[in-house]
Amino acid sequence: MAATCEISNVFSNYFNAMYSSEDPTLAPAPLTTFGTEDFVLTLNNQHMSPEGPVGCVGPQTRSQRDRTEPPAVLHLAEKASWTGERPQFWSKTQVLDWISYQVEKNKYDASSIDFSRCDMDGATLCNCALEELRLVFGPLGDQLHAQLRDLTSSSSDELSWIIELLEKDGMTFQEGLGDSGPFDQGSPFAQELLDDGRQASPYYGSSYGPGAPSPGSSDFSTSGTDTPQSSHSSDSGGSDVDLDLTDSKVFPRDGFPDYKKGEPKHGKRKRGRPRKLSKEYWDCLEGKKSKHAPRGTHLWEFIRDILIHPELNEGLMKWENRHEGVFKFLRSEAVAQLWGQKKKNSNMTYEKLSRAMRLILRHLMRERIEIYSSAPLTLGHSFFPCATKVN
DNA sequence: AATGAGTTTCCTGTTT
DNA sequence: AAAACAGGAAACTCAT
Repeated sequence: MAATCEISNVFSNYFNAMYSSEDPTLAPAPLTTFGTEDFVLTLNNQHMSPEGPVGCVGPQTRSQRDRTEPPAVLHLAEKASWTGERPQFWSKTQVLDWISYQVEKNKYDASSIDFSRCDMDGATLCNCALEELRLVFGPLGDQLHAQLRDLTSSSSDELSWIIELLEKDGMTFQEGLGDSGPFDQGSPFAQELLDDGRQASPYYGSSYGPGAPSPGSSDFSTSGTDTPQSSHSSDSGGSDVDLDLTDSKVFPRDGFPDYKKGEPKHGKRKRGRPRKLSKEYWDCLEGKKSKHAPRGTHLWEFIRDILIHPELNEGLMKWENRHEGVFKFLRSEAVAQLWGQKKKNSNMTYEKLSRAMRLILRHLMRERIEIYSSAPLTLGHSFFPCATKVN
């Protein structure tokens, strides 16, 4: 599926542009572990087998983890690979990085880009006429052409341009309340940031910290065991930030009778396999509606956005080894709660989230291996967005 | 209406 | 023994 590869490239290069200034290196054997706190997910593909994770995937033990070097903290301010050189001297990888950056920056639909035609170095790119760029990139071609012209014409402006770029990024980020900035529509943060101008989650900004939820924010704890609230949001009027604490964390998972198997409530059954024990009963009492997340919010996007905005999610996840594609759940249940919040599913747990991630990874490994083998491997290529089908 | 994608949920077996 | 983890299977929503 070519589009898949393209999207993968986009994320790969966006990740690289955002975080890395070095050439990507091939990674060692893949390792996935979706477990409890401190467990590590490694999504590398060099040795991925079509059979899935069996034999090449396994948990990283605490002792193994303890031996790892403390990961460097990565920030948005780190320069993209292409920022240090003139476009004429860009490598193919740098060209891809730059294109991916522009795609992201302009919120352009990458699925419409034929990335197979992007296999060119900087010199070739600079020789592309506007029409050619339009042909390959559509409306984005104009933007690329203008940017290229600026980059190539001002020899002395390079540094200032980089600074400007970084400032822009920073500004966009800070102005995220008005313009989603680095967050795309599918970002787990977009709506929260837009929502009434308040911190949507205690995990963001300065207000959150381990065990330190904001006094003014919707107050759910990492463990979800304290401060029960009656914010039983409905899909019709509630915001994403509403977190239903009548979930299994507050009320024991098996503490309530479930609706009878196959017995629909209000015509439609809830998403997913019916719960064996009925929380639905309580949902009925509380006037809850069915929960479903709007299309366009995928788990991989959610995870990606957490990872690429470390300044926002500090304490939730972090890169363990970016080049090897290893990231770490620092507060797994909190991530799950946030995901559940996004999907309006107060029953989300890390167990379920990790199951979904395993499925994504498996799907990825089964169907994308041929893509990986023909593409330069970087973290992003092994990052799991590729499981998404694009028209 | 049928189908596929992407989950969500439950469950069981394995590993730590 | 218990917790953590992996993965099968069924069921769901949404988009096409």
